[in-house]
Order: sequence, then structure tokens, then C-alpha cells
Amino acid sequence: MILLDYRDKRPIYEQIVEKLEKLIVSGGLSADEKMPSVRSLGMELSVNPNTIQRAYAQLEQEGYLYTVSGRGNFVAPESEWRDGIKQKVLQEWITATRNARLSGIPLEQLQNTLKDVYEEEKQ
Amino acid sequence: MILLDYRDKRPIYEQIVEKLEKLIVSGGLSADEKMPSVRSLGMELSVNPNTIQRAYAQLEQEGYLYTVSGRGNFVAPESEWRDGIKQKVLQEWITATRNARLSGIPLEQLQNTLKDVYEEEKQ
Amino acid sequence: MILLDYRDKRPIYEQIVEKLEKLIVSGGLSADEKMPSVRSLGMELSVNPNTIQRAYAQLEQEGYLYTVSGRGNFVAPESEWRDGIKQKVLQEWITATRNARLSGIPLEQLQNTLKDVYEEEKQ
Amino acid sequence: MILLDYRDKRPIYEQIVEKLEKLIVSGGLSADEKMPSVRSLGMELSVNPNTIQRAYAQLEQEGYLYTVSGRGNFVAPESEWRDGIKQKVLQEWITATRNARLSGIPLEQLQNTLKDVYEEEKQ
DNA sequence: GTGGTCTAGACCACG
DNA sequence: GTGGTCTAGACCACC
Repeated sequence: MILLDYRDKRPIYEQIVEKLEKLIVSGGLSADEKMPSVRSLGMELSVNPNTIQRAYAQLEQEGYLYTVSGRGNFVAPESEWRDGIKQKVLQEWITATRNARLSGIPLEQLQNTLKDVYEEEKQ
Repeated sequence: MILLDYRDKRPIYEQIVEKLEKLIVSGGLSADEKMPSVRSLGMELSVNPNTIQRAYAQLEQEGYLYTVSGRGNFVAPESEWRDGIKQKVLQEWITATRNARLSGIPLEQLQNTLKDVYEEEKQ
Repeated sequence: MILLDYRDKRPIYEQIVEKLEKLIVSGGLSADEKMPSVRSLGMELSVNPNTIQRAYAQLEQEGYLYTVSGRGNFVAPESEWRDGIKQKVLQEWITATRNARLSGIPLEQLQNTLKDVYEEEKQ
Repeated sequence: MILLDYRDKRPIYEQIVEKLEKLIVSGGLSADEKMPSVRSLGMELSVNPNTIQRAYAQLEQEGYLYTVSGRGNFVAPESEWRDGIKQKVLQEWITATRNARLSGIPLEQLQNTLKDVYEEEKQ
């Protein structure tokens, strides 16, 4: 389900957050679905439950999860995070595009690559 | 020349690296130009010379600078880093584009924004 | 009658206590009226009877209910809790007002808002 | 500087957050002032440094502090949190006022108390 | 010395 | 069993 990279400079909890964000945004996890418990996911990833908890806490703070104490963590409905994620992702894309322009990558190349990436969708 | 943001999460040396990268890529620093010494740049930015040294080391490792023992650090000719930077920037841009697709941002919106960003150039 | 919010941070029994408090204080439940049994209210709210029992216990402890062994729980006459609730609510209001003063909210704004809130009553 | 109440149901880190918020909002701590280190404040309050860190993290997330890794935590300028705190405090005050109305506290009493509280300021 | 992360282990409230 | 909090102790990056 999740593969950790211990050579990555980023902290473990942040890697987990990122993977779960993608899973939720891409629809791999549905609204109101129960997440694995902090203990079980900790076992599965060979990581301390506290670390999982930290990841879940951040996901809750960002609106991707909601917590029912004593019951578990659940995926929040899309309406809670849809707008926020789009804004954030678009901002990052614009920054990446500015960097590409500064590096002298021609507009045409990006236009073509853009189409290619959206073609991948059909796979 | 360089403005540091101490509230930025990233380490100081990384900020310096990024600023100098942009200066070099954008042509603000020419090939074979002598960089300021670690001591003088340290003074100018009110930063420990060790920090500057670390930034220079990373820039050298990435091919932007070359060191002449006892003489100082110099900007490497464009041929040294042109391909590397383009490949890296393009890869990041593709990742950002994939994220945008996963978040449900329509192709048309990106195509329009892409043109807008390249229009900014003229300013 | 009562709608529970499972995403609320507060424990379930505390939500039930709060709702019943408001019902009693606002006159929705009259003095000496019989409360539903812990079993039936538990069924109605899809909640463990133990949870209802805990809510009833707290309401009794605060003077809103009285228990007759083997008969059930009954709403206490207003005289039992009127003074306590007023004192508690007033104390919380004063604290909130002090916080508002510390945050620099001007006296006039609170005076106007105060009138507005008491105007809502007529709706 | 800070007194903890171990009988309080709320977690320790939350008590610390609340106290420091009040200190900052009331001007007891000035912008860009250095906060005590997590270790020293931990010693002072006889609390684990991790607990202090959690409090600082939340204060940073709320915009009251900014962190310079390896240097310490510093009070953020007022502009960062002024609007947020006013909105939050006002909302809580309105809720407290509604509760007061529901409990049958007369408008005149609140109006008088309101003036009294703002008179305390002069002390 | 500073903050940041992580672990192991413990206790508690909740349902 | 679940999440939430806390401790003690450890290691790391940064400056």
C-alpha cells in the first residue's frame, strides 16, 4: 500500500502524508471509508504508531480525514478538501512552469508534453 | 544581491544555493566570472562563512561552479550544467502536471495558464 | 429530537448532555416530565445505553434531573438549577468578554452586537 | 511565568498554548522576541521538551510564532494573527451571549457587566 | 545549543 | 480496540 524511502531526506510522517493525500485525491480511498488504525498501519510499515498518528493529525488538519476518538480515522468527503488542493496544486504547477521558462525550455515542448501527460490518463 | 528569509523553513545554505542557481541560469552571472570569496559574501549576508562554503560546495557538485585552489570559485560555462538543469526542471514540471491532472484540473486551464506564464517574460 | 455529530471532537455523552441541557433550560422539557429510558433513548440515537446512562448521571449531578429508583429519570424543577446555570453561563460570558477586550475589540462593537443577539430572540 | 493545572482535563500542551496566546495577544511578548527554548521551558515547567515543542508547533501553525531551525522560536509580528484572533474571539463571545440569553439573563445586566469589564482595563 | 524527528513504552478516555 | 497524551531518551541537521 505504501512504500517508505529511508534515504529520502524528508521525515517519514511527511512521506506517509503525501502518499495518503495522493490516494485520497485520486479516489483510491472513498469518502467515509475507515483508515487503518494507527497501530495496525504502524505495524505494517514497521514504524512507531506515534509517527502514524502525526501523519493522520496533519491529514486531519488539512481536511482529508476526520477523527472519531475511540472509533478510528475516516476519509473526509471530497467537498472538504477539493478547493484547497486545486489551488495548492495549481500554484505549484505555475512555479514549476516559471522555472521551466527560466531554464530556456521552449513553450512548444511544454505544450506537447502537457498533452502527453493528459493522454496517460487513458491507460 | 541576495535577500535571505530567516523565516523560511529551508536551511540558509539551501536558500543561497537557490538564489545563486537562478542568477547563473538567468545569465546574471557570466561564465568564468569570479564569485565573491566565502568570507566577503559571509560578511555581506551576515552569515557564517562555513554556510557560504557549504553553498559553494553544493553548487560545484551540481556543476554551476568550479574551484581553483587558492584562487577562488568561478562560474562554470553553460555547457557544464545546461543539460542537467533542463532535465531536472522538466522532470519537476511533469510531476507537477501529473498532480494537476490527478486533482481534476482540466487540460484547457493549464494550456491557458501556460501561455500566460510565457507571456510574463516580456515584462 | 437530538442529532449527534460523530465528527465533533467532544465525546458523545457530552453532546447529549449539552442538547438536553438546552432543551430543559429553554423549556422544551417540563418539570417532573419523565425522560426516555436509557435503553429507548440509546436505541433512538443508535448509541450504547451506557453512554446515555453517563449523560443522565452528569445531568443529575448538575441538578437538571432526578432519579427515582426503578421508575426512571425525571426533569428537576427549575428552582433546582436556575441559579447554578445562570452563574455558570454568566461567568463564561465574562471570560469571553475579557478575551474580546484583550484582543482589542472596541466596546461599541460589543454593545451593538449584544443588542443584535437579543433581537434574534423575536425570530 | 506559566502555571500548569494538572487537574484540568485539557492536555498540558493546550494549556501552554492558551497561556502563551494570551501573553502574545495582550502584548506581554513583543514581536520578534525570542521565546525560551523547548528544553529550557520544559525544565522550568517540569515538562518533557516534546510537550513544549508540540505547543510551539501549534502556535506556529496559528501564526503566533515563527521558527528558525537551530536558532529558536520567535514571536510573529501582530499583522500575522490580528485578524484571525479577533474573528475567533468575537465568535466565541457571540456564542456565550446567546447562551446567556437562553438562560434568561436580562439584556440590561449584560450591558452593565460589559461596561464594568471594559472599566477594569484602567487598573 | 537549537529545533526536528523518531522510538519504546506507558496511561487515559471513550464506546 | 481506538485515538490522544506524555515521558525518557536518542540521533540528526543547522549554525
